[in-house]
Amino acid sequence: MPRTREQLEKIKQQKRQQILQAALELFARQGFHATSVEQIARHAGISKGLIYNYFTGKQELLVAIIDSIFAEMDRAFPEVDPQSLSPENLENYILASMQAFELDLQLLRLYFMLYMQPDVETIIKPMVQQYLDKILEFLTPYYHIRGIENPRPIVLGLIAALDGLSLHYILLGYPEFKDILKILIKKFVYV
Amino acid sequence: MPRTREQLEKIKQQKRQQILQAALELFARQGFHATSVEQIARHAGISKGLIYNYFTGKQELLVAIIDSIFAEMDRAFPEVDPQSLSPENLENYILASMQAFELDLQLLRLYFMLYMQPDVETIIKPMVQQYLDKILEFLTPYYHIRGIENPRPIVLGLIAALDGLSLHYILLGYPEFKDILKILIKKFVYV
Amino acid sequence: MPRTREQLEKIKQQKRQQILQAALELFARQGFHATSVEQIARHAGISKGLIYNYFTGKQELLVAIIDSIFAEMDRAFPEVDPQSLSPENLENYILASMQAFELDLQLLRLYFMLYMQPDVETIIKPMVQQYLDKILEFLTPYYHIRGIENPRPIVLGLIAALDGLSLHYILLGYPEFKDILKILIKKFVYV
Amino acid sequence: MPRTREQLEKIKQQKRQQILQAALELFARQGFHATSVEQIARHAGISKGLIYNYFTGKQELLVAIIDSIFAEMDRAFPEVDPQSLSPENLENYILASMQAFELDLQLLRLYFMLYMQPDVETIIKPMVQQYLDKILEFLTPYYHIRGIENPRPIVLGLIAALDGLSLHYILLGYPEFKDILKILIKKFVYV
DNA sequence: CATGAATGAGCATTCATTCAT
DNA sequence: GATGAATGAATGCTCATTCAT
Repeated sequence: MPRTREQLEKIKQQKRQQILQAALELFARQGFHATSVEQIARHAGISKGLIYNYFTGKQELLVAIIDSIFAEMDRAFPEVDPQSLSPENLENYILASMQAFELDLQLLRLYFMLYMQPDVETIIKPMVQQYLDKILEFLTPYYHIRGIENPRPIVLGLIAALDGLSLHYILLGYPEFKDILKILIKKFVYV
Repeated sequence: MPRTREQLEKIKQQKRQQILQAALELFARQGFHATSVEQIARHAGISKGLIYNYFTGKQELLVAIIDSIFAEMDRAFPEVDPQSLSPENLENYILASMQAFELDLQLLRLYFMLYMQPDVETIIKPMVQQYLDKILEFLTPYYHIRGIENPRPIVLGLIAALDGLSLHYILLGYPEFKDILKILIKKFVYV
Repeated sequence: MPRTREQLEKIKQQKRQQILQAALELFARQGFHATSVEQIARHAGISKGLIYNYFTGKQELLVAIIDSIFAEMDRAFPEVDPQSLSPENLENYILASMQAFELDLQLLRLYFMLYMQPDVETIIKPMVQQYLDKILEFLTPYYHIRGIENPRPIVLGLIAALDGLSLHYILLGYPEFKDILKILIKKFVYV
Repeated sequence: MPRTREQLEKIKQQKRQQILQAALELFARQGFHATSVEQIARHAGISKGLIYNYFTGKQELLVAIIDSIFAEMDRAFPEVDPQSLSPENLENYILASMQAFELDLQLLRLYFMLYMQPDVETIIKPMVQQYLDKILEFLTPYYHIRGIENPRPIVLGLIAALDGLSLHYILLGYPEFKDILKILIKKFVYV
């Protein structure tokens, strides 16, 4: 007697996640090219061939991970009305999103790794651009209301600083992370 | 007439540079793994085998490039006495070093690429750390003199912001680069 | 109410035919190696695993098809007494058997395909030989009666010509099929 | 000191032939799909990788063989003026070309094999068509001069008969080959 | 009976590296 | 020094077959 549709669907989703998690870990630790499908399978505790029941190939595995990274980023986005964003709101949002990454270091690491991988550029570039636009749209009113005529470079500067901080954090893991973050917030939020 | 020892040495150095330049360009454009030794040889206008007369392998080629990146960075370092560094000096230094990268986009691109490549981490991490320390040592007095007790996070924040800006510039190539840089300078230099 | 043994047997036979038909179509269209069991299952509207309830494997599927091809050939054989075979009888038999193939192009195609497949040679060779012998036995009297002492090469020549015609028809699909057939009949039947 | 261009060219041509010969033998014996690149390499006495220095892949190996088959066929073509073709000329040409194949059974075998391989059809079909046209153009005058108004189906019938004969010869290897050929010649040449 | 998730051997292809010339 | 033919290990991927449900 074959399994019911729901049982199958559940198994499929679980296994999909299992594979994605294994791939994420290895990609983050060793890089995309240096990770073989065989390794991913072993790390996920399944056979090589099974991966191809769930993904069309190694490439798609990567795309699925990138998707989940941006889905994660979207989830972290605040649900406040941009017009009524207070400095405290903004500070909290920044702290929260940076902390989210601090918890999910692997994801962050992979994010930056993919950032620089030329083959992935065409996939990731538009997604980054889109996310950037979203943040710009959200933060522009904040500075506008506070009398700044052209807030665009300020917002971009803030995001650049936060990204740079994350980057250093991943590579060097320095302990002053929080202090630096506070300074960036003081300089960019409380204008 | 056989060439003198110096001539031979010079020719050897030139060929070395020729290979390194070819490798740099391809690594920056396609990534390390996606670039084959064959391609490097063709791009350098020599045979595949000859590369192994100058370097022990593809890996060493990469290490040599990393070395040259940091040598380049060191060359860009200002020769001013840190104690007497004026805001204008600092601004100029920042502008100059960022401009240097703007000119050598490839190098910058590769720098960040390597930053994230796990296989290279052990090589590049101490070099980055060392360079960071050098900048810290150089800039700490600047803020100290201006009455800031703990300048470390500020300096680290500045470097992070500049690195983040570069990163975005490479990936997204946005036109506001100069404006953002000005804002960062205003916020971090003229305290 | 449980089905009777016969009903069950009938269903089983139907499913068998369903699988064979699907395999035949795909083998003829794509070749044996280029057709996957998965494809056959999908094309037959059943699951992959079920095929193994009816056949021991892909190979046996092929053998079963070959069997059915020759069974088909036998069915097409005329039921006339060889001794009293008239030229008109022979002409009609040739026309009928060629037309049968014209209708079942797939079968013919597969037949020739298998003809040339080295892995199947040992299976198909004796069957072809046996069929050839049957035709020889049937046609030899025809020529004998008409005063030809050694009819064997004539019969073999006729069969060769008909097989060659079929082969060209499959590959090139030329429109003169009927005309050529008429000429062959004129040359070989009305001696 | 590197080898001269001529030395290299000679080595290359020899090795190319060596690989092609090995591939031809195995394809003819086992079929295209059932032959692995590894096997070809072993059979040619070289490493697997080297094959890819000479051919872009297994597919191209096949195409190169098909090309050589048709080159061979072209070489066998008589250099007589079609208008002055005598029955003896034609008989000799037929005998010669069939004998050529008798000597190169492998080639013939592969030819028919490819004939039926659906994946190769698009490659081989136009080549067969072209060769057929060439023969048609050559033989049409022969029958025309002898008072036959529409020689096309006769020529096609002859070629079909010869192809069919070859086909049977390969598969069954019967000893009456020569006798059958004589009968075909009697029926088609001496009209 | 029937399903489809799971396996693992097998395959074409790539590529860093070696070495005879 | 310089060349490029040659090697062989590694890799992504396919697919016939098995088996728990």
